[in-house]
Amino acid sequence: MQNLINKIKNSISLSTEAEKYIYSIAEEKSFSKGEVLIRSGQTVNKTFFVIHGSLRSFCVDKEGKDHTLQFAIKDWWISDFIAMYNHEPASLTVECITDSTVIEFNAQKLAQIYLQFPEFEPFQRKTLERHVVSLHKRILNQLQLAASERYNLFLKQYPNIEQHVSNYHIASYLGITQQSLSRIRAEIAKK
Amino acid sequence: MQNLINKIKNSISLSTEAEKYIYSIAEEKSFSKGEVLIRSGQTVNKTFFVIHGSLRSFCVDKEGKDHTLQFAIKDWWISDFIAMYNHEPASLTVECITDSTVIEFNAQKLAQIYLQFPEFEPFQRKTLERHVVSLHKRILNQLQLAASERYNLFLKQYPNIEQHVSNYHIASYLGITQQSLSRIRAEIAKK
DNA sequence: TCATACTTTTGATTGAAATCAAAAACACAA
DNA sequence: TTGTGTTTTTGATTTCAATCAAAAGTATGA
Repeated sequence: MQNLINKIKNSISLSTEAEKYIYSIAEEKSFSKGEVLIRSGQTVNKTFFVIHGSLRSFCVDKEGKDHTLQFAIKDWWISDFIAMYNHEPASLTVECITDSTVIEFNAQKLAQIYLQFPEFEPFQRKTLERHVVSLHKRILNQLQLAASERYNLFLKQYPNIEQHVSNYHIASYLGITQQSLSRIRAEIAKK
Repeated sequence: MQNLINKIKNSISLSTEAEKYIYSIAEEKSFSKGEVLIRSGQTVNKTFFVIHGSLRSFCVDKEGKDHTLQFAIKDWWISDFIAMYNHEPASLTVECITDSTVIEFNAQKLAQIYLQFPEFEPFQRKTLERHVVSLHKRILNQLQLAASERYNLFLKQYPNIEQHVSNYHIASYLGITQQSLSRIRAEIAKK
């Protein structure tokens, strides 16, 4: 929890009242590997800040294959942002890849923070700007890089995640099959 | 210009002073087809709101092929947001696909608007939230849909753009070659 | 009108990744 | 330790899209 407060304080000055408000709407929770925090189809009124562990959000296509939109590790936010921002039912599932501890925020209460404590606006704006940047980069990488290059970049961006995340989760993030990823890894190991 | 003001007023209440400030930092400009508004490598201190016409942002890969990140038509914003938000040189090029009129904003002056007129924060936050949503959807579509399905969706999302935008621009947005897109179109026409 | 440049289509072939299938490796609990 | 389930690897084959190449179609200006 202190992690998040520090993160906010790095960006804006936080009044005691605002800090208290955050504590009042936040709830630290622990989940086991495989547990689902947001289920596709349900109303989304939660967003999570990761304390430790790893999670992912994914959708399931018409053939039943799943596609990972996002991984989240320490200090990242995760939710179904499509559903949350659009006020529609979840199209994604959010699940724990490993045992995890997160801070759960009620989305409605979090949205009210901007009315009560407008000093949060610049913090959230910067968070959203960074989010947009990372998504733009992801799209550009998907358009211009071969699967093996995308994998190498992934390893650089998430240097520790490989130990916890299985092959097919990474494959479903990169947009390839687990078999293809296995061959890419074999190719890299050969060198 | 009135378009943008109305758009803002739909979201927040705009004081006369704030409206004046917007006018003071905005500059309406017209460009011809093919003209470049932001050039890769240069510092990005501009962002554009489209009045009419169509533009795109794209990157050029190591083989010289280009990849379209975004199209922009009436009422859309376009820039190199990676460069703008990260304060780094442009990795993208922004060019006119057709003759266009845009409102040009100086990025630094636009950033100051939040200090002088904090009422803009919720407007910008909502704009960024919508941007995140559309990018998430784009990534999910890229992961789970076949090229032909992505093309059909593109036509729904940009119903009028086809008249102005060439085949290979659309292909470079969808992540396929112009030849493949041509075959997809032939396949659709057959039905 | 023709000439030129640009854009799209079509054809033949190649290549990368998907699919189908099975074996091997690994993890973990009884 | 063995057995079961999960995950990864490997092999054979298919499929979709890329590439190379050329033709056809379209637009524009001299």
